Amino acid sequence: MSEKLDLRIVKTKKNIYATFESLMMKHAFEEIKVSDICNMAMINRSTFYAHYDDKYELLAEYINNMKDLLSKELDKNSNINNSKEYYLEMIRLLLDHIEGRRDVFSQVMINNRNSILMDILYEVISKDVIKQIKEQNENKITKVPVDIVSKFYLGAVINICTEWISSNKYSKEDLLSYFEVLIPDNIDV
Amino acid sequence: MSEKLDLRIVKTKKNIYATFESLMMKHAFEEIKVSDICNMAMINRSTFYAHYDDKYELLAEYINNMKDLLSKELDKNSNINNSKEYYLEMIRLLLDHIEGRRDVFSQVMINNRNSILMDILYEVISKDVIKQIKEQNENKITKVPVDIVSKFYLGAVINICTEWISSNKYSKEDLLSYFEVLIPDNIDV
DNA sequence: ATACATAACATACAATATGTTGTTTAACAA
DNA sequence: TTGTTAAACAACATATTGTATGTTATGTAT
Repeated sequence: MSEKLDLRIVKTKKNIYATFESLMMKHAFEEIKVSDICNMAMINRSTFYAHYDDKYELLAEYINNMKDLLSKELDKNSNINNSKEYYLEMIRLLLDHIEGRRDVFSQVMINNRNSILMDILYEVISKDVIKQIKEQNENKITKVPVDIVSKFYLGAVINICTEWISSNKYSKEDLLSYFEVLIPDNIDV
Repeated sequence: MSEKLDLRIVKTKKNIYATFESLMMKHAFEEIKVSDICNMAMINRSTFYAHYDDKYELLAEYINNMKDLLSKELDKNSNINNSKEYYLEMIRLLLDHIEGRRDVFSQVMINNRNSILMDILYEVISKDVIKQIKEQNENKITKVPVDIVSKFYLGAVINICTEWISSNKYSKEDLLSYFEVLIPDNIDV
């Protein structure tokens, strides 16, 4: 039972959010002013403040939505036993997701010097990766701590992805074949 | 022959820069106001604008200085023929550099969500790495493009370093032994 | 040591942005 | 239809920026 019965609230919140989304495609977050949002959404500035404390609250909502979207996408990864296959499938899902919203990713990335989207990708993926590595290495004596291994390959993959988003130099299949070579058969050192 | 003969200019510029540096240890760059710098440096705000167009010019100077410092440090890397040895030595120099200014690195990183220092590390190292990989792979047919390989390992190493800076969980020698395992004998795929 | 040039100071200004508050109008739910 | 309240309107105090002007003081060069 949602408490938001009043259609006026739903309508203007949607309006504010959609306007913010489209502004994020054109400007860096810090450049976006509350008054810009209000002018574009054609609402009074006081109306904005009735719904959000400030623009940072709006950004948090935006980031959470993007995380949820990607999260759902990655959940499609059937739990393959083989470690390498699992990672390659996850990367494929990640690339699919990015490709499906390429305009959003490239624009937001260009405007905000990578950081916002990097964080999103990193945070969403790391949960699954750490879980998988831990499962693979149960009861094994590892030379390198699990968190180091995961951060190593996470950094590697995310860095390639961000490059891919902005440059579009290689095809998705190319990239996957490179990962096939770069990722070792057993991530359990 | 520097044209800055007037000691007053040298003095106040140094004052402004030093104040900025110490503020960067306590606050995110975007939070730092020109008036904060001036109050702390005990100069008039108009004096600031006589030397800098805005705070972004000051940040650029700061970043360039950090890049130069690290750049000089990495130049000590004697040109070892073996690829892996070369990278491990570079990583050792990088970790030395970070360890020697741990307070700066950790504070600036915490305040600015990694991005500024990440960029510095990344940019300075990438030149050397790409050069080395290209040298190693002259006249070879590579399965994976050089820029992909370099971005893969660069992302990996930088990600571990940023984690190390903020957490301080492992010793420098530990980290080097992990890299010894994680970096393959030949980065020439 | 003095005169000149100018850096630094003091101050004011316009412009922009934020967040708050009080009043009125209009849309919604019952 | 009526009571409720969201949204518009408008004004306010505050903060910050960048510029401009005249004055003071401090280095530089003679």
